[in-house]
Amino acid sequence: MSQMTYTRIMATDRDTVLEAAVGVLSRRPTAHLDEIARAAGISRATLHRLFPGREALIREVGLLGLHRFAAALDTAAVEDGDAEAALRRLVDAAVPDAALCAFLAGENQLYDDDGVNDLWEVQIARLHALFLRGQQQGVIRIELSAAWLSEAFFDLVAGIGWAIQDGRLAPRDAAFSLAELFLGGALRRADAPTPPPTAPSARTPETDTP
Amino acid sequence: MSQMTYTRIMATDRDTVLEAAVGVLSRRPTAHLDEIARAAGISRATLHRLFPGREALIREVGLLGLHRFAAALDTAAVEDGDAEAALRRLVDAAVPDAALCAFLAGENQLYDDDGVNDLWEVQIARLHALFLRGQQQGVIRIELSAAWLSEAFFDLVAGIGWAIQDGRLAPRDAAFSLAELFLGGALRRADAPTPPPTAPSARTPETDTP
DNA sequence: GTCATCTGAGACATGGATGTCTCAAAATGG
DNA sequence: CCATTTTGAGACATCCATGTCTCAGATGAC
Repeated sequence: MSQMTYTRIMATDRDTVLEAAVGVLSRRPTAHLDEIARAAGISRATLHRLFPGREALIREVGLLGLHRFAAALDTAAVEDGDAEAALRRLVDAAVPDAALCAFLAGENQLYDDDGVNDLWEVQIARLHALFLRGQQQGVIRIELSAAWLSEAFFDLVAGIGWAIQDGRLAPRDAAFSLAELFLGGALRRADAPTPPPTAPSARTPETDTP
Repeated sequence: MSQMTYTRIMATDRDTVLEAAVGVLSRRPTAHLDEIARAAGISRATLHRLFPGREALIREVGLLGLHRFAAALDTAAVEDGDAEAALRRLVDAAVPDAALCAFLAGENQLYDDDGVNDLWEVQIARLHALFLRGQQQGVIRIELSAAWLSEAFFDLVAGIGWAIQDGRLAPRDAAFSLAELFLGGALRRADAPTPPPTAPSARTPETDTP
């Protein structure tokens, strides 16, 4: 009966600890467990009671990050409506969890776990689909591959996370800075006419402005 | 007498090993020395003869990366002439060493070494100055801080490095993808008139398009 | 061919982080 | 107030990467 109560308490404890762990691990992926425990305000013994080992802890941090990013994609409803508007919603939804994304970016090939990797693939596929749709809608530039746009978007979100953590970027400016920079590069220019739909050469010499 | 010969031979060996080490470390910063040695085609014993320990190896990889990036800044002559042209030259010069930058991006706060950190600060300052100059020339958007642009540029170069290493991006497309995406977001739009030079608010509501 | 040098493979010691345990103190719940 | 549970501190044991050493074979100079 009280089982559920304990479970709930432990769940919140685990999340609190994971949040603290992210703060340390996103910067120093090799931080000792002592450090993580201290950052979480608990002892190393309790940390071991919550997570059976370092590997499990890292795994759960990764899962938390992926779930948060998935939730951001859900919140932004990235599969609905205009791609540009969806992207702007996604920026706002993802920036608060930028630190998690920073951790994922640094660690994402470090997982042997299928659960983590599969979840990762799903989210990246959703991003990819968003950019593809935007290209089909004529909103996103087609000279840049959707794969590269997905990757670059995630890299910039991670960069936002790092910059905020190190105090190089004000959290207030984060969403604006990300949206303006990335969308400026990814959106089709309004003044540029529709390029020939056939043979979209990867080398459009659009840069020459004599 | 033959001292110089040996020194020269060892120098090239060291660079070869460092190149191989980058390939491993940029992806898995915690890779064992065995792995690095195997990737370099030498034994762990020889690796220890070339570098007195892991710390020294990591340090030298970092220094190599910073020297390469500094050389790219030199090659691009980033302090000369039009900022946009300088940026385009920098993209071409930096992309071949993107893997090194990827390593630096993941590891750059991990150094206690003053020599490494100072060199890092210098290069970032040069990038920062380039963006500042571009903003004064009216070429680079002023709504985005030069600090953020510097950071984002480096993050994207690192992203290029990771993507190439994992085969997600063709090396041929790297410079184009980076230049188009980043410059698209960083350059002042040709059609946008000069914003009021006084009180450059960081919240230009340019995004609203009713 | 002979010599000096470099290299690779392995054994071995070491250090430090991790994992496990116990027990007293604190917190919680009735 | 008492019983139960959780927590923290510390003492270990263990594991593994690192660092060091030796020695036989390979490489290269002369």
